[in-house]
Amino acid sequence: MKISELSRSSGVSLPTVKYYLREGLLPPGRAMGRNQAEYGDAHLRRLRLIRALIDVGNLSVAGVRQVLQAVDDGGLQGHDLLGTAHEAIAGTPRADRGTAGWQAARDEAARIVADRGWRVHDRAPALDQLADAIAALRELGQEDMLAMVDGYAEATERLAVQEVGLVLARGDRAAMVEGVVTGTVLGEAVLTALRRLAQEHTSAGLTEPG
Amino acid sequence: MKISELSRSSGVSLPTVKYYLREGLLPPGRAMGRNQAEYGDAHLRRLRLIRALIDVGNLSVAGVRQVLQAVDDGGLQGHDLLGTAHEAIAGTPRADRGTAGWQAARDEAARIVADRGWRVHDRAPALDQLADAIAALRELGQEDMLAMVDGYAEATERLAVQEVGLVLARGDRAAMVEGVVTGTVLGEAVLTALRRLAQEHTSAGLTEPG
DNA sequence: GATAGTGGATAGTGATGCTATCCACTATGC
DNA sequence: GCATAGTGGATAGCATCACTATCCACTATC
Repeated sequence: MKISELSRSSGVSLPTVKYYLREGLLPPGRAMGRNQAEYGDAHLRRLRLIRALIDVGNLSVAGVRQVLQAVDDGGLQGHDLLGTAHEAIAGTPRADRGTAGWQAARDEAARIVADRGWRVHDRAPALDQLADAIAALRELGQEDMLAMVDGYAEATERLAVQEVGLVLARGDRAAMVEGVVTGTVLGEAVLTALRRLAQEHTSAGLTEPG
Repeated sequence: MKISELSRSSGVSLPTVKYYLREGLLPPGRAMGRNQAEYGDAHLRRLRLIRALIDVGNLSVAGVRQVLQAVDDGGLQGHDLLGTAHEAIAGTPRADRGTAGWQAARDEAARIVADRGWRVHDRAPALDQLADAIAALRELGQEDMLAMVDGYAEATERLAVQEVGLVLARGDRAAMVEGVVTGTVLGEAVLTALRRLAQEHTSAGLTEPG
C-alpha cells in the first residue's frame, strides 16, 4: 500500500499522515527505494487507533505518542501499561496543587482509596485528579456532592472487575495491550456518554410531570 | 473589592481576570467612577467556578461562556439546564459522522438507550458521543469491549438517580442550578478519576501474584 | 502632588495540530 | 522512451486558543 492509499482508506489527509510519520506516531513504511515505501495493514490499524485516541479520547498528539510507545514496548506488562496509559491521558495539572486546600483534598483522596482497600501506586495521576475535583467542589461550597463518592467508587470497582476480566480473557499479549488502551480511553468515552444520557433520562423523569 | 484584590484572592492573574471580563465569563463590576469598579463575593465565586470548569472539567472558554449564560438565564429549568451543560461540554464532533459505519453505531446507540427505556432527546449530543465511541471500537476490531455497555448503563442509571436526587434536595433554584453544573462537570471528573483508580487496583490484584 | 492602581483597548505570545509548498526523484501508463 | 502523477523528506505557513503584555488617560489614596 502506498501512502496515498493509506490516506484514502483511512480518511486521514495525506499531509496529516505525513505529519504523524514525522511525529513518530506512525512507524515509517518499509522503504522500497529512495522515494517509495510500502505500508501495510498494521499501519492502517495504527492510524485508526491514533484517530480514535485523538478524536474520541481527546488525547493530545504527545499523549498518543506516549501511549503508543508503551504499546510498542514489548517488555511492558498489562498493569504497567495501564499506568502509562493513565499518565498519558492525565493532561495538564491544575495550578493550585500545593495549596493547603488542595493538600487536604489530596489527603482525602488518599483516604477514600485506602478505606476501600484499593491498592494503588501513591503517585498515580488519578489520585491527583481526584484531589483536583474534590478541592474544586469544596472551594465552590458544593461539598454535598461528595456524598456521591461512595456510589462512584462502588460502581467503578464492580465495573473494573468486568473490564479487567474482559481484557485478560483475550489471552495473547498483543490483543491485551490494545484492549488496555482502548478499554481505558474509549471505555471512558462510552461511560461518560451513558452517564449523561442516564442523567438526562432521570432528570426528565423526576423533574417533569410526564 | 477592587480588581487587583479579586485577582489576588482568587489566584487568577490580573490580565486573565481582565480577559475573562472581556470574554463575558465574568460580569463587569459595579462602576464607581470612570475608572473604578467594585467587585463582590459573587465575582469571586464566579471566578472560582470558571477555573474549576476550565481546569478540572476541561471546558473551553467558549464552553464555559455557554454554561454560564445558561446558569444566568433565570428562565431555564433544571432539565433544560442539564441539556445546555451537556451541549457546552460536548466539544468538537468527530470528522467521520455521516459515514455508513458511524450511522450504524448511531443506530446502535439509539437502540441501547431505547432498550433501557431511557427517554432522551434524540438530538442529545451524548448520543452522538456514544456513537463516536462505538464506531471507533468497531473500527478497531474491539467490539468485545461493547460487552461492558450493559454494565455501564446499569451503573450510570443507578448513579443518576442519586445525583439528580441530590441536586433536587437543595430546594432553591439558584443552588440547584449550580448543582447541575458542578454535578455534571466535576462529578464526571470524580467518576473518571475513581474509575482509573479502581482499574489500577483491580488490574494489580488480578494480574500480579501479590 | 507623587504614585500606584484602574478600566479599556490593542497587540503580542507560545503551544498545538495540522496544511501547504517545494524539492529531487521514480514508478507507471501510454 | 517519455510525460506525468506520485513519493519521501524538509521547511514554512496557518488558524485557533488561552492567555499575557503594553499602553493609555485617568483617579483614588497616601
